[in-house]
Amino acid sequence: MRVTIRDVARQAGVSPATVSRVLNRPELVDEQTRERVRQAMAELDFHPSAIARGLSVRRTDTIGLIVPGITDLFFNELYAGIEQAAARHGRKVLMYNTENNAHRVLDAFSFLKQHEVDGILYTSALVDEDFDPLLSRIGIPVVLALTESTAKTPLPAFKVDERRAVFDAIAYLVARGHRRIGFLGARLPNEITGQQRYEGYLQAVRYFGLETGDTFVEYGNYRMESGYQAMRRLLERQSELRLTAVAAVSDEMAMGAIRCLADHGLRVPDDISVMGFDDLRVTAMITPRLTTVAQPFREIGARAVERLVELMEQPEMASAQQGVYYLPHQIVERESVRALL
Amino acid sequence: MRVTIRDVARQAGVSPATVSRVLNRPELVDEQTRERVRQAMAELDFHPSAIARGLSVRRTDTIGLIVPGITDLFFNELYAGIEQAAARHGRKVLMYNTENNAHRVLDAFSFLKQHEVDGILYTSALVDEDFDPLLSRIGIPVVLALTESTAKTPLPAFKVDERRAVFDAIAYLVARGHRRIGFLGARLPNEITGQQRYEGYLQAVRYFGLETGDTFVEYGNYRMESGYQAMRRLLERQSELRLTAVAAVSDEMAMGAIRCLADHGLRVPDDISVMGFDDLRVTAMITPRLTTVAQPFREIGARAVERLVELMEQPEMASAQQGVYYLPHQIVERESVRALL
DNA sequence: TGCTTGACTGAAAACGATTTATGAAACTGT
DNA sequence: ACAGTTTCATAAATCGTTTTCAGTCAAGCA
Repeated sequence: MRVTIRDVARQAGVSPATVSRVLNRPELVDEQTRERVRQAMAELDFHPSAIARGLSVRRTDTIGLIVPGITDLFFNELYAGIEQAAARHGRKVLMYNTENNAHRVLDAFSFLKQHEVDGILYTSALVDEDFDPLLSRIGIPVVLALTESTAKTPLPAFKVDERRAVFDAIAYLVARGHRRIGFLGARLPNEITGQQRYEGYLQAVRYFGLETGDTFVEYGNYRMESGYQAMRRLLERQSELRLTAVAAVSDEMAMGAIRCLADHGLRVPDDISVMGFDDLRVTAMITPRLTTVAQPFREIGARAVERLVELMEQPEMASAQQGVYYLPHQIVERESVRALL
Repeated sequence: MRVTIRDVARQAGVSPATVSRVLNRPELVDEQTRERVRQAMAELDFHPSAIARGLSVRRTDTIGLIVPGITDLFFNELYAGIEQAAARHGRKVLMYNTENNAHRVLDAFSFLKQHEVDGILYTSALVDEDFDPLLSRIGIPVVLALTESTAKTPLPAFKVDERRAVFDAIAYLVARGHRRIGFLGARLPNEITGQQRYEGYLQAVRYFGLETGDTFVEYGNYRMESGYQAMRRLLERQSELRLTAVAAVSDEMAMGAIRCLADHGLRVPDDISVMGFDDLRVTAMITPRLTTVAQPFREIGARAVERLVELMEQPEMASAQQGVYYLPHQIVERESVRALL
């Protein structure tokens, strides 16, 4: 059925080994023979089986990617960065989606091991208890993006400094006269980022001496709908809170918040300022354009795969340069924040 | 290095064949032995190599997915539908991104053949000349989603009736008193959808006798930025056009258009109505909420993989039920269209 | 007792590539 | 003409599974 290397060999009047060589080390075979083989390949429409090759060389040139979901709007940019960098290094990517389900993380690793990926890029939530034993037997490099390791074995990680990023966001608001600032946080099981962003908020509150308690924060799950709901809960206490601004942990939640505000007859930024997080492509188009702290998704993805490729090529380097590498975030000023006074 | 079926066999004191059997046909092996083998697998942290298995059974349970890009906002929903349906049928998906580059289509097929996917789900642009010879040798089922075949060999396709969908959109506007309706179209090389949507617009123009010429249409590439630019070009002629409404071929372009309108001091829908296409999740949140024609992305993806799985399991059925299957679109009324009069 | 049957298990041959020895020519320089 | 290199090509083992075929063993039956 399938055209194999033997078929090509027969057609070209050479041995399978020679065909294999024109595939992998063409310089080792005589030009005439090489051409004859190439011709045979074309005639037969031969496609070498990556599967057979993988079995033979015990390497698939594939990166396993574990993601928590694919319908979040930031996913596209992250994935684009990953895919391009992978392609640049001649690697494919095999994706596994845990759908924010902590116990699918085990499945994910198992799945990727079965498929013999050469390394794993992990962007999902962490499951502390299980993670350490998992990593000790994993046998292939693992690097993190958008998250960091709480496990004893630290892993290379690429992300922004979450605490500092939201601290900066709050500082930006404070610099514009805001002191009653709500926070739209996020809490997901086994997810660390939401916690860190909350800490950034707290640090800023303390640093600037804001009159702000836990009543100023409501939680969601990063998605628009949850931003809407969280904002609604904040608004129920607005007479007491007297918020002039609100900072969200994601652009999606910020957009939900803006929608909620509009539905309650409040204008952004005239009545309340809103600050996002991520800098999704869409946020430059909406009304009002969203002021937000930009995360370099593409670069995060790219750097993570580059590190991964290094480790795949030099496994002995595994212990060097572990730990978190912070990529710079950046506040992008648009229209959703008003300067008071 | 890697734990193989032989290692497990040795550990459990059985033959490799038996281990393979507990993996694939556990009912064929004695309960005691089965348990012993399972235990050995757990102790050794054994993960059967999908690659070796694939080589042996000549089937990878994988669907190859060809997409034109991943940064368009509709991608997420489509992919979610595909992935879930694939998982439901025990299939993985291997994605290849042509990045809207027509000559990468050949690469895509070659890549997927190398990886021995059992079927191909194609959502990219079509390259007429090359497509027919390609399909005749492909040897595995191919189904289309979001596009349709212009080739002589018709392929199963799942999509909305593009012409009818935009016809309905225009009809919706006409029913609300609009007669000077601009059209934000899309033209991409080898892409058929944009053409079909334009035809839908034309049909509506004729059907309703709208006073509308080619000056009422401007083209983009489905993305927000291009929608902005296309709208800007339309606006340059607004004194002559006197548009009261504009229909776009994508929500992204509609969003760009709204932004452009706002930047020119025009309000939506008060001054000009805007109609989108796709029903992206985000369009229910923005201001104004976008009135649009909804495409059932998830279902399109799901139906396409289900058809594909059928064909993979019954290759002889290949000739039955070819051609385009239209899934219903639906106008979702929100705020961006105003009724005149 | 001897024979049939059924339930389990094992040996070995694929699957389609790569790669290591090994060997045959063809080319050196004397 | 001959040994010593190079250059090019092949045979055969290997990667980790699946699966066919055959074989063992115990139970059931007459």
